[in-house]
Amino acid sequence: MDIDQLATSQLSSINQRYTTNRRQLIGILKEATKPITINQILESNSDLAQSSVYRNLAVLEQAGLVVRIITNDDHAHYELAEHILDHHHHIICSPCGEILDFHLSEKIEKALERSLKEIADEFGFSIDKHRLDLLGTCEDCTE
Amino acid sequence: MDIDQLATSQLSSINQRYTTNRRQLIGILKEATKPITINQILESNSDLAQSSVYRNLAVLEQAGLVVRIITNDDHAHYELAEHILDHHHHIICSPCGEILDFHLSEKIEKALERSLKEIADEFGFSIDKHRLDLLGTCEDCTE
DNA sequence: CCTATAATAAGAATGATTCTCATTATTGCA
DNA sequence: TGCAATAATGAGAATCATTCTTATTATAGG
Repeated sequence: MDIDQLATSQLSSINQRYTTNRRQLIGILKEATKPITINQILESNSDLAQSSVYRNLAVLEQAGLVVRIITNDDHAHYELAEHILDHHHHIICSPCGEILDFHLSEKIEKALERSLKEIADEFGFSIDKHRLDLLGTCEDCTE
Repeated sequence: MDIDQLATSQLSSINQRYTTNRRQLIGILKEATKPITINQILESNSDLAQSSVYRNLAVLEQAGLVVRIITNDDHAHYELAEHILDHHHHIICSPCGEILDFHLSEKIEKALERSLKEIADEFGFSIDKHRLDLLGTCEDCTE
């Protein structure tokens, strides 16, 4: 399914429109091959007002189109939701804050999911999702 | 090894002292059976000055005695480092922000670590640690 | 082509965290 | 033990990402 159709449909299900601003945000996130910050979004398109970017990313997140990623870095990062990209995890460089996506082998991923399901049951939690981060230092920051 | 000895030694390795304030923080974190916020720390001991708590938790974190946990919640949570507790992960209730610890079976944990090691190598990252969070809703928040 | 409603954007407000600096405590040495 | 020299403390100010407010602009549907 086309991403714009998806966006229109998921937004309308929470009574929101797929406006030009929102379309631009989706476009920028699609271009980026990794999670990016609000500042990076503003730098890449000077038409967008900061307050609108914050508001619209929040709307897109509510619509389930975008995911906000929080790390120890000061700035939140955003990327497209997993049903648009695919299920993956993040490798984070602590010194520079950069975030990249990685995939676990299907075998490990499945085994992990089974374990997590059991654990959630033990705790009486209903699970929304899991996230796995690898924290370290990238090559550029090592030198 | 006794936790106070550990604290003294790890603090001194970064030229910091194990003061009364810091000892109290370690004590509070030891009492808590789960990660807690700065506000919870302040409520549990009104002697402590907010600015000192922030500063000292940062020092304890630098010394590797304490870990700061960031989620989508507004408030950071703190707990003792893994070499004091043990390696574990977090199950987070998105509505109320509560965080609890859980353990993966040794088998899955080892398999996961092997995978992550390979992935880090592919990306040219030197890995510090990994973290795995389970996000959902606790029983209390479901009703 | 109106009218009601939603979205936008500029800037103000919020609030967790960090910083400043004067005061207090501690350490190592004479 | 007493005295610097240095470190830690705490009160409040400053910072800064994010959220809120509100007047203006755009859009959808009759």
